[in-house]
Amino acid sequence: MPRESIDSRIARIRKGAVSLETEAELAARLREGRPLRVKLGADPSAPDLHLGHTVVLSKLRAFQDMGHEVVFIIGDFTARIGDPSGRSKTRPQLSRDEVERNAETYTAQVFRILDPGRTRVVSNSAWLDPLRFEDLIRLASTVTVAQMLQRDDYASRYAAGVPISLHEFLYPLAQAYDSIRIEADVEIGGTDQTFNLLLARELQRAFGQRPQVIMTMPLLVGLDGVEKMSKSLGNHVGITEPAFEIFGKLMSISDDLMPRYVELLTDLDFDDLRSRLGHPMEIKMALAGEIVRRFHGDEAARSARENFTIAYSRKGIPDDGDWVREIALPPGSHWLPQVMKDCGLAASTSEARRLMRQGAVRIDDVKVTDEQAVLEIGEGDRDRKILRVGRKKIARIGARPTA
RNA sequence: GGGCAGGUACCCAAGCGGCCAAAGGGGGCAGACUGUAAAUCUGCUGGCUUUGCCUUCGAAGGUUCGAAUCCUUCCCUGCCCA
Repeated sequence: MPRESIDSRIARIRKGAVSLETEAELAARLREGRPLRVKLGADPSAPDLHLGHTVVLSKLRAFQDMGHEVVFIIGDFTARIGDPSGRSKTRPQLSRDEVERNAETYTAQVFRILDPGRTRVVSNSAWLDPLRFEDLIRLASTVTVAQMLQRDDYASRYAAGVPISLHEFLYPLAQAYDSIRIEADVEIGGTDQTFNLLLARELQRAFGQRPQVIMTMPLLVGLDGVEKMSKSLGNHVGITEPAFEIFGKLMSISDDLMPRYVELLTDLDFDDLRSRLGHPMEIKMALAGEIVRRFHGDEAARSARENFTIAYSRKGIPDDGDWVREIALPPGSHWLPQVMKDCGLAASTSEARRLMRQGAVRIDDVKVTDEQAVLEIGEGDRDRKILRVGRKKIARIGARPTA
């Protein structure tokens, strides 16, 4: 790597970050000229990564590209505690089996962004399992209850009379202890991690270590434009989702959200896009295309855009298999609501009936509102029907070949 | 340990013997509008081939022709006091 000034490297590192504590400490460590140990802790309670996670991961990748090492800590132990960060409710505690399974898919997904060659993967149960009660007391004695209650999610829950379990106080301690064990140089997290990150600094000091440099990244707002992106709120875009799904979801964000998404999720420049493309829809398509490209490649990005236009702008039927689910039924008559339920186009026959009543259901582009409607499936492959529920769900129904 | 207040559908929250599948709001879904959207307006929002039936109001029992509503026990939560 060509020599780059410390200042310039710091500028690259802190791009997009909300805070960096402290820049002087970071400069000092960079000056040492060794690969820094950058900590990433992951709580494998929700194994699927979404775009929100990629904000921090991309930053870690940037560190790797500068020659630093990422220590990826699987919080297999802490997952069993349940992190309360940024939540008004306690996270469910997971069983060992669940955690193990989750950790596996999680790791696989993380390497879509991180460089495996510069990543060390460890599990924090390695040191937290054998910890003795005595050790725990020593850890706990370094923090006061008042300090704990500074943290917003504890404070607001406490004020609102929402229960806080004692074990939740142990979570930040465990996370901080991880930093001590791996002697982290740097830790990065979302702004919701600020408290935990700061606490790790204090504990490191108490244990005679140099406190880690910490950097926080903005939380990505979810598709609803209000809450932070999270799987449990259903406002997320998973990085393993099919291309058309990612594209479609991104197209559904409000215009106001676009600049932030462009900034946090791509290397594109929003102002540049705006001056080149003009129309908000074009900009959004560029954003959606870029993100699809990142996880599925150029071809998928092009196809997603094309099919999206066909399906929604022109209300046609896209060619791509992903966009249209293929359904095979035995020849004969089928009660439509039952078909919709069986094919996942409606959650129940009751819902299917409702959708029909509301004019959301079309067969071959003809609206069907009669709840008693019957779908006739003829023999052979000729007679295929297009069933459309709302605008997003499209299925092509044909006869199941008789075996 | 004592006192008090609570636990209602995805979330918040009304209901306090029948008119309750349960008000209202949020969220979600659909339709209209549009530039994909957002905003706005309208409708829907437990299940079941549905003028009816079945399951639901922390759990289990009980009273009653009839219970989310009354009684008993239990479980859970918050507040105050110790």
